[in-house]
Amino acid sequence: MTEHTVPHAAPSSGPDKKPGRAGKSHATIYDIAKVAGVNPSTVSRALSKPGRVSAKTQKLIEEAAAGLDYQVNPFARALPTGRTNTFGLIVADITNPTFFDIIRGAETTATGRDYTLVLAESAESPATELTAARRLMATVDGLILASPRMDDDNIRALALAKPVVVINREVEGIPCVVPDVNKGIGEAVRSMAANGHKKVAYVAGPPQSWMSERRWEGLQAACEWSRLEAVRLESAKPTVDGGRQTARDVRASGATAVLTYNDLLAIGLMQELQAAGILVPDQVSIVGFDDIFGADFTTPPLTTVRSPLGECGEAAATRLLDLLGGSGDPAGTLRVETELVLRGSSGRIMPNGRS
Amino acid sequence: MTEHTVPHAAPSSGPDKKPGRAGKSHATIYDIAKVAGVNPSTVSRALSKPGRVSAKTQKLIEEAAAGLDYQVNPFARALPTGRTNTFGLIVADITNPTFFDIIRGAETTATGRDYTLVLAESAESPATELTAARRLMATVDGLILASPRMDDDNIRALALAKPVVVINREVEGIPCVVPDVNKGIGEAVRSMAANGHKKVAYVAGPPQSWMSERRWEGLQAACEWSRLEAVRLESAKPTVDGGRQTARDVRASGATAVLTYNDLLAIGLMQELQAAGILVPDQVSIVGFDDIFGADFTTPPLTTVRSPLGECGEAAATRLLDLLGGSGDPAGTLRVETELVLRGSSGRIMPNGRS
DNA sequence: CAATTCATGGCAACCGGTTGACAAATGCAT
DNA sequence: ATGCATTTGTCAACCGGTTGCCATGAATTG
Repeated sequence: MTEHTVPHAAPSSGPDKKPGRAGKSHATIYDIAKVAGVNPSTVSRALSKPGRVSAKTQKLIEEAAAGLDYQVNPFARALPTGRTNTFGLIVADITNPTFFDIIRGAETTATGRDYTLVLAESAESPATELTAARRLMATVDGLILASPRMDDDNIRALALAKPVVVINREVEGIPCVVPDVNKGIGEAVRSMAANGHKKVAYVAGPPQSWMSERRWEGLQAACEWSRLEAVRLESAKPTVDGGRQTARDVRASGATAVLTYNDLLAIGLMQELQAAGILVPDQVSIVGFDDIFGADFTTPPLTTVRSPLGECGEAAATRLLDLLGGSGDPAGTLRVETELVLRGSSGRIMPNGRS
Repeated sequence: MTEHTVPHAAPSSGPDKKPGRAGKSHATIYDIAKVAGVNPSTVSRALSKPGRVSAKTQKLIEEAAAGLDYQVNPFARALPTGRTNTFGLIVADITNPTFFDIIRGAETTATGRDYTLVLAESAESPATELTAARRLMATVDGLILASPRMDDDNIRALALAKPVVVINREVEGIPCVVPDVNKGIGEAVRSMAANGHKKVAYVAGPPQSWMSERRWEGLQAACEWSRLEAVRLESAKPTVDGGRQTARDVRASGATAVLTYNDLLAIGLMQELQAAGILVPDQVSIVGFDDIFGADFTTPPLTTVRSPLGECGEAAATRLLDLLGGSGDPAGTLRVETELVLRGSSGRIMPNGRS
């Protein structure tokens, strides 16, 4: 066998223009096979099935591969196997900072385990979400749905094709990662009780939000335990604006402490109350939910029940990857702890205004 | 319909039916061909090359495809063609809210044009960034780099393989999308001058940030025009914490107005100054940069030079997709306008404190 | 009516790895 | 040296579309 150099290995020369496609002509396992003097299939085995070939051949092939700067073609690999080393993440709303941390957690875990993350958004619409999910399904090994808006049945249908992990919602038969709101809400309510509050309002989130209901239930339970009265108010949208609009209802309710479905609502509510001359926390205590980015930018900084969202993203990705690797529960819910983050927007009630 | 559990992750050695079958057996063009009574290649043409087959056959095939709920296999398509209908976006730091609008803009544009977005992060490291870029290159049609930290040369090298668009930096020979800071900074400085300020401090960003230098230059130019004095201060990190740490230098500088490299620095600086009893904006005016999410949560809400980041993401994606489609400039910079968003953190100077 | 386009569909060779089946080579005990 | 089990490498058939080339028949033209 002659020591023949590969015609392509001349990076120093001028514009290596090949007729036809864009100038990428990567080495293939066939090139390696030729250099190493073995069959392409042996190369394939050496590179993917450790132990299937002798140590000697293994080394030979690895050197040839390194010399040619070989990289597998992911599509060629995906075609027969169906595996892509990629998973999808669908979030309800990219604009919503709640998902920032989830995305970050998932992305970090993905790259750490040599996976690639593909991102899609549902714009809060069940239909768009389903479309996006279907589209992604074709190209990924698995899917994470963060706060999905589609039916349980649709989720289960998707899960028949490939592993699916759900964040922020519990779906029977599907692996889920859900913040356990009870601890955090319990701490919040005890703190309210200790500060002399008697009546707590809950500003709810979107009606289709599973989480919003859990939070309301958690508040009711905690209030019963602490012998406080709980009232429920609705919001139009779970945004800063939506929060502003609830200010009237909050005042009308007579509650002196408010727990909101999320931080955005809390921030909007606080802004509107302050604009109306109401002191926070002297006259009304406000507690948000999630501890999103920016929750401590406000004056006073927002007290909030922290959901470890980054951790949720990480945990969901880890679970998915375990599932793909063959280990891990095919169902069941993983609960992560929530905790109260005490800042300035909650405190002792001062009925007469400033102390 | 029976309640049948799906043997999801059971890769052990069960009664495996078909090898490689990932759980769902999708229809292929061969199935369609059989149903429609034509050759697979005709199906392929009917589905991708409009006009290549007769209207009659076209219809026949489309009906068969619809009946079988056919979806192309992206890998099978990508293998011979190299096209994936996917592009990559690499951001310097997923934690940084600056990038969220960019991500959102790119994602929206992508799905709107039937592309899929894959996301990666460089963690502010040039090396990680390069690795991520190389990895992505194999699976995408093109790449968007938002605030890249790697060399110009590396960027150009990547661009040889596939189209690359850069956001927030100008690289010779590469298509770029860059906010034009001059208009926004000009407005900010004129406003400062009108409010009686004489000396303006610039709190710079990371040394390797191309943008930070542009902003400093813009400030110098505007100050010269308005006959104000400009001084430059450094920051350790472009974060809220970094902003807090610059407070001492700001006070020592004697400047009454401050422009910061980004909003996070501005927010940190404001928090620290207020904690020291300094009134904003009565004693010091603060102007941030970017108008990130949460910039209006502060008290007073932050005045800032808005970079239309979502627009940048959109524009970059649009440019990339045009490039992939064959149209569009292969190089040249697209400038998007910045503007001053006047909120409460800047205003007339009151040397004696409160009016 | 013959000659020449032109539109249409079929054939088959790819793209680059993976993998079951099998043969050759090796090891080991007899 | 023979027989048998075990490695190790090869062959060839995929995976599912794409596309250059060719044959066919219809349409156009002289």
